[in-house]
Amino acid sequence: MSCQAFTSADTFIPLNSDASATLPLIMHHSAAECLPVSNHATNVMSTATGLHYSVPSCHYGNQPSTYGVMAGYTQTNVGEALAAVHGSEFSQTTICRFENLQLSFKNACKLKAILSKWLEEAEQVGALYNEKVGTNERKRKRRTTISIAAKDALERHFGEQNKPSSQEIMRMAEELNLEKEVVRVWFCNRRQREKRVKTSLNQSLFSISKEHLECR
Amino acid sequence: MSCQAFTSADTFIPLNSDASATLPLIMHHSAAECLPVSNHATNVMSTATGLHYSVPSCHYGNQPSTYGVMAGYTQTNVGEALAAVHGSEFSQTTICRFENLQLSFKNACKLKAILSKWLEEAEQVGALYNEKVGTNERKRKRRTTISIAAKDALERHFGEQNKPSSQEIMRMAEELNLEKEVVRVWFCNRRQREKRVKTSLNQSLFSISKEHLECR
DNA sequence: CGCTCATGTATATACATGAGCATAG
DNA sequence: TATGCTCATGTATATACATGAGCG
Repeated sequence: MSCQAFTSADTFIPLNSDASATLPLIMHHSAAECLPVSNHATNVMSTATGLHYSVPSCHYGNQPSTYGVMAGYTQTNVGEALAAVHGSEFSQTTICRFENLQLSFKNACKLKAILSKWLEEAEQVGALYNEKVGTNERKRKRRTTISIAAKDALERHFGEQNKPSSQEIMRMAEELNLEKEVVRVWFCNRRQREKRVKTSLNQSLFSISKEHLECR
Repeated sequence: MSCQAFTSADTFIPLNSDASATLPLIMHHSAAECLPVSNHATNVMSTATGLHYSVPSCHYGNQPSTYGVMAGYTQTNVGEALAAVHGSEFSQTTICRFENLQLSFKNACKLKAILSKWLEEAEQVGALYNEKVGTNERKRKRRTTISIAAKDALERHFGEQNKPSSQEIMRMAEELNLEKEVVRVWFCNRRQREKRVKTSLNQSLFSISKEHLECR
């Protein structure tokens, strides 16, 4: 698990060949589930036993990234939390780039190190995080990432039938390995978009002049 | 300047046929320039004389919107400012949708009314805004929107020459009616992206498991 | 229970900035 | 010294998934 793993890339120079040069992408763990819940959950993370990173094959590329995220944290959360081990925060954008490997190798290694450190100090960080976000936060469903392939399939189905029955939804959900609810909502959103386009204002418009404000 | 202007759209029902049903998209005014500057600029907006709305022809559609915005305010700014006349804020996303007409007709009318009201009460709002944002804000360049056509052209040029000389940049800038600096930066960003892709990690990756965190 | 509609949060993309370095002048 | 590059990373905007109120 060193930089060797990257041999097929041809132009970068591995800088440090220790473990921290490996570039994990997805963190599957369930810190998420327990994090934003209660006060006495403060140090759940110290009873740690289940974090690992993994990377889907063929991760990087032009496809919009479809991959998981630090489960249960939003990219924004992570960026903010990193201040604890780094001194200042990172933007959502930076975390997004990290997850999708849209960074130079060197840069990714640097961020990876910071992230690892953060995860190692999970107890405190977890605590801090809880303090901030904790307590009475209602739980929002994790945002599902629908793969391109699944989207294509949904789109095809939509073409034939834009208002599928509950059964049909169920079938698709199974077929595509998605939650039924996710499929249902996808169709709702899709219809909403459709309507916008048809209803629309799609024509060339006009202009009105109204009042005048002058700033000097 | 009433809903009649929308006649070619076929499915919606104009709700109110007064002026507020017109759907302005771009606000050209220079409140922006003076807004975030100094304390004594507090009521510049009351010397108002130059606000108007205008809409580029063929605005709506699938093309990523390329059109101006409330000049000088960010969409986020506007959304927040709207609280003053509406009671609560709107998200950046909502303002974005409004500008790009990605809303139902009815919804757009509603928002338009709120926006108009806000603009009419510009004095106070301006003051409030200044109070919050004002004073020592460094001025950031307004984000340029590069049209699809211009992007295509740039992309073509990039194919032939990814590091154009100052002269070449100048020429393109004129040709495309963009600031030279914008073109220069476009090339910098484009090269940066190129590099990321070539350097990359583009390969299939691996996974490591690391520590374990258990949350229950 | 599921729809529509307004609108939100989370994520992704596009343009911008600044530090640090190189090189022509 | 002025100009422009690269690199890390930011802010602004756009897109995708989610929510909740109101209705049948």
